[in-house]
Amino acid sequence: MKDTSTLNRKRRQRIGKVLGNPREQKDELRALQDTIYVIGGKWKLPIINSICNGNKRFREIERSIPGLTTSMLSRELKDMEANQLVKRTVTPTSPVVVEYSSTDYCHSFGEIILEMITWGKNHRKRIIRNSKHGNKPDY
Amino acid sequence: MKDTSTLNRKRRQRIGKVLGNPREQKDELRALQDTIYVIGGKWKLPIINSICNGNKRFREIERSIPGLTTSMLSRELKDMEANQLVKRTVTPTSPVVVEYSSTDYCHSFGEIILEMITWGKNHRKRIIRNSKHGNKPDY
DNA sequence: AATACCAGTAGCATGAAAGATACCAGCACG
DNA sequence: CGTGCTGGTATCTTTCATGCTACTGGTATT
Repeated sequence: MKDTSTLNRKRRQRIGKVLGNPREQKDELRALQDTIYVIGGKWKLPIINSICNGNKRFREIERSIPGLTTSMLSRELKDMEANQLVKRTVTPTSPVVVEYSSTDYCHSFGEIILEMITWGKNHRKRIIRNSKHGNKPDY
Repeated sequence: MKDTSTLNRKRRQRIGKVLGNPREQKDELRALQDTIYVIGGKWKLPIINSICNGNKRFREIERSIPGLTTSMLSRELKDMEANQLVKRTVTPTSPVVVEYSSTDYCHSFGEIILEMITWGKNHRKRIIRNSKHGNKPDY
């Protein structure tokens, strides 16, 4: 039995094909997945956030993110340097000073990070609110 | 030898401690990590995106995301339903119709997803631009 | 002279995430 | 009656991101 929603869906697909909308949607999906690939994982966004908060030195960044180990930070920084998300500057004083900074390119994540921080704060409130009243989540 | 940057850093830390800034920064880091935990992985954001693009049925969502398998989609949808990111509606027609929709709660990811799509598109252009001229990336 | 900081690297271990495969019941189409 | 759609589940395997331990060479502190 074909219900109306099925018909509508088929119609939508046909229209979409004509208008080339699927092409756009595919591009957008790919773009989204690219981004997830570049900043994915547990640490990259926290590291960017840390650097944007003014932490520049390796150990400084490391200490600012509990749970992050030296080797992970090392790997992530290399990766992000290769992707031009951070810049590594060595000042040849004695001893040498190594400083990391965010690139302009990286700044474009600023909005995303802020949104995610906001979301995370709300989520926590929500969880606490629900558990306080012994509520089961409303679904 | 204490160079000035070290002194400044120490000073900043001291000032931060007094102003309680570290507390805030810890909260923000935690919020960010919470969000990463909830929407992390390869598929959750693409699935949300798909649903927001009008895909409602299980197989419809599945087909809209190449590479996504039935079992992964099943797991992710359950997870996201538990986190109140999507709603599952069963209409008891014959045959039953199962439809997924995004919750208001989930809509708060709209901005994040759009930003990520934009970023991904730019990133791809950038990569192509660099490789076209045989350029080494400028770092 | 010993200790502690800096900025890391190398290599192995492991565990969670993802993928592959098989399977289910129910309905419909021809 | 066979085939193919729907909306999934169960389970095993694999892979990759992450984590752990140890180590380096140089500088500064005490």
